Amino acid sequence: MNVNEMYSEIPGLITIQTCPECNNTHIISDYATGNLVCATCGLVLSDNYVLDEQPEWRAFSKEEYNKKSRVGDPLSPLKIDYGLGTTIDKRNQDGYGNLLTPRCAHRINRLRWLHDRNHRSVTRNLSKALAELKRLSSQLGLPMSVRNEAAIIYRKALRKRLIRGRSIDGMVAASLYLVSRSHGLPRTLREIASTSRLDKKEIARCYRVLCNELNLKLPPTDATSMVPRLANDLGLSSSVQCRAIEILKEAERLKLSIGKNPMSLAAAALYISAIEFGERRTQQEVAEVAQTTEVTLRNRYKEIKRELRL
DNA sequence: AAGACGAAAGTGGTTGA
DNA sequence: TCAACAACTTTCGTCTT
Repeated sequence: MNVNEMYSEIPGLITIQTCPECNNTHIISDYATGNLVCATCGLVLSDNYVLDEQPEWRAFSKEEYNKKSRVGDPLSPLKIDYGLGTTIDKRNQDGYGNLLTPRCAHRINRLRWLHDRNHRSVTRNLSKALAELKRLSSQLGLPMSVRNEAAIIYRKALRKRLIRGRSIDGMVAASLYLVSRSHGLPRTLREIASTSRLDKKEIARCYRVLCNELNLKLPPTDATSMVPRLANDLGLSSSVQCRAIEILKEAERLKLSIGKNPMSLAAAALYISAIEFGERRTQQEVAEVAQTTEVTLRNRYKEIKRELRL
């Protein structure tokens, strides 16, 4: 048995990399020294490369593993206390199940009350906000990364006391709007408003507050980021999408997009490229999924057609 | 008949004085 | 705060396929 076969029995120790010295493709991670070492010629490729993420203890059965494990779920900004909450048990018992003395029980009651009171206002706000955040984001089909980041933005706003005097729901909606845009998965204010109980104007106001107070500046929404969603709703192929993005880039270059609603631009580009690829959709269909009117779609479509000489 | 087109009037948001 | 403005919407009659 050669050294490669020996180590391949142990998962995590073998890294697929080519040694510049002897062209061996299996490199051994040496946990003892934290180095990355070539199994054939012994060349040390990088010092302190390996971080041992395994626990320092060993377990030989599931029960033993559970007993020794000291960690729980990963931290999540979507949980009120990041999933690291402390509560003082309501039963007045010690660790062995014995009843506390009346004197001790009184002290514990007092501690419990103080602990609870300290957290009450922030907790109450967050529990309402995070529930709304989960509801909105799942209705809007936003991925976990966006939800988590929106929660972080909201917490920042809460810490900066920006929520005071404003509506929780509005701030949640604004955080989602902000993060979905910055992640290139934009939802329009109108879409967010239609799932929220607040109107567009209110959410836009909260959004401006967030941008100003947290010093965030987002570039205007790129029309190309609207293409995949629209194309999906219209059941258009990926080649139509690619062509639409091409058209949009060209329109951008010719400065046709300044001041125009990115959604209608994307809709017009898709309308044109769908016709080019023989996947024609009616203006009404396209306008409907883009939440605009046929007239606007026509105007954008005519401009693009004229300027790009299509 | 459905879809496309375009004119006209109205709406809501932005900008600059 | 207000007027001017561009973008957008609504409505509706007409044309094209």
